[in-house]
Amino acid sequence: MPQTFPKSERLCSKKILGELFKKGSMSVGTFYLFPFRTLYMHASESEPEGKSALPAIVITVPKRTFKRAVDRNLVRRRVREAYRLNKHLFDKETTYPPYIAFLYTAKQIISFEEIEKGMKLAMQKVVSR
RNA sequence: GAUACGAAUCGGCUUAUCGCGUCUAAGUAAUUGGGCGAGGAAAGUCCGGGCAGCGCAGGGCACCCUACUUCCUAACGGGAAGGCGGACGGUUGGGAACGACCGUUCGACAGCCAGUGUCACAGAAAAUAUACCGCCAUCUUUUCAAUGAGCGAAUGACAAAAUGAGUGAAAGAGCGAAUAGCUGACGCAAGCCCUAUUCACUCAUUGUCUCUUUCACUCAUUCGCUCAUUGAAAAGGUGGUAAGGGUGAAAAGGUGGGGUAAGAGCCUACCGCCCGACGGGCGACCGGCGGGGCAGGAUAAACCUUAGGGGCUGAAAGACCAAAUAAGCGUCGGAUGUGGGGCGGCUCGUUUCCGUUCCAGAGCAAUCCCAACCGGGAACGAUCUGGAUGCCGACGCGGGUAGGUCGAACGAGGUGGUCGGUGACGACCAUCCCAGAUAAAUGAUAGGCUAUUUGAUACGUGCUGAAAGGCAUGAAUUGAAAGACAGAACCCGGCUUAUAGAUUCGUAUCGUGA
Repeated sequence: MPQTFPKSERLCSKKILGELFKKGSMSVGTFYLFPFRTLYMHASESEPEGKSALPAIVITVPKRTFKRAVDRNLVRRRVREAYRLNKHLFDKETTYPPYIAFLYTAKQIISFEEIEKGMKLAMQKVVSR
């Protein structure tokens, strides 16, 4: 599996984002695993679940905890690299939701190694559901 | 050389792997190759402009902004050069007041003699200058001191263990004294006396003697009262003053001299100030000359006045393309029926039966009108014809959502050079293309190099020490750490704020060497 991260794997649609973050939605599942709170949403019945496409993800770093844009950029880039390098966990045999959101909830900037460890655990947990 | 301050510049370089955004080339496509990819502040969003939409006859008011001059600029609240003023430092003139020159630095630096307002605390007084204190002159009163005069009073003219050491008069007493006191008094009391003792230099003393008391006189001293003069003090009145009042952010020109009863630009010299014309400068302003004894507290970041400027909203502006779905509009086609529901009629009642959208035209019975014989006219309804609405389907249309394209990356552009200008800056020439995302790229991992900082190792030099060692310094090897402030979002010119470290220049201080 290539370690690319093209635009099709990034969740950009405002509509889906609004649905994903809407509280009380039936199709949205959530769990917390340091340092992420993960949201995932299964595809609706109308459109068939394409097994070939990889999920579209979104990464958020709150402005409340990191006031400066430099810090937010650094954290987001580290999280994205951790996802990109461990994307092989979503292979053909496993099932996974098409839309995933990773919310960075730690209060400090943590190193890439720790972020990668947490990302692996979070992805395994998503697959198991 | 170090430190401080100010100004300016820089704000690491690089390799590999895996990725991201964009441009470009090849390819039907998947994909592959190549180029480029954060900053001096990208930040704050404080000014100004471009650009865009909306609004808009012209003028005024209101509101907001700006405020020494000239220039630069697309524009600015930005910048440059200059003027003036303040602070600090240095040199210098002067007795002082106050200047002159140089350097650094700061200044929202138009106008409080257009008007209105405000001025805490302190202070005599905060704007009308003069109330108060004070100073001076004069008058009145009081007190005190000195001198003189008068009056009055007191005391004294001694002391004396008798007198001799004022006078006179009257009366009385005396002719050494003491060593004994107590009591309201009577009285009591070491019994009394002599001697003795002590005091007294001596002598004289029954006299023109001495003492006491009283009176008069004289003298002296003291006190009191009255008057006069002089001086001082206090209070009050009148007048003259504005020098002084030490407080304050700010006090009605300053300093020296003269002058005066005391003072005062009252006079004078210098400084400052005001006015006038003249000269210089584009101008702010400056210069000397002449005149005036001098008027005007501060505050406009108080209202306000003067001059100049300003339409509003911001790229989430704005322009364009455009699925799906629903409603809308247009055209065409179909059905205008059956069934059901509701309502009305018929009916005792009902599951039976009849009728039931709108418009136009034709048509006419009952009915009404004219006429009163025929006839003509009006008109509801049944009936017929046509149309519309409504229903279904197809196609199309405009608006417009998701989404997409443009705006939007060649520009008041960068670099270098020449020329003009004191400078900001401008002109010309050459050369370069240098981020362009849109839930938003510029990253992750593993190394290397250099600068700097720091640690270790052994070595050299200097100082110290007996030595071990310590301190300073130099170059070498090696280990660690590029770490500050901070992330483009339509673009540009500024301002402000943040910033580890490095470099250059200027000023000041200190040290060292020649």
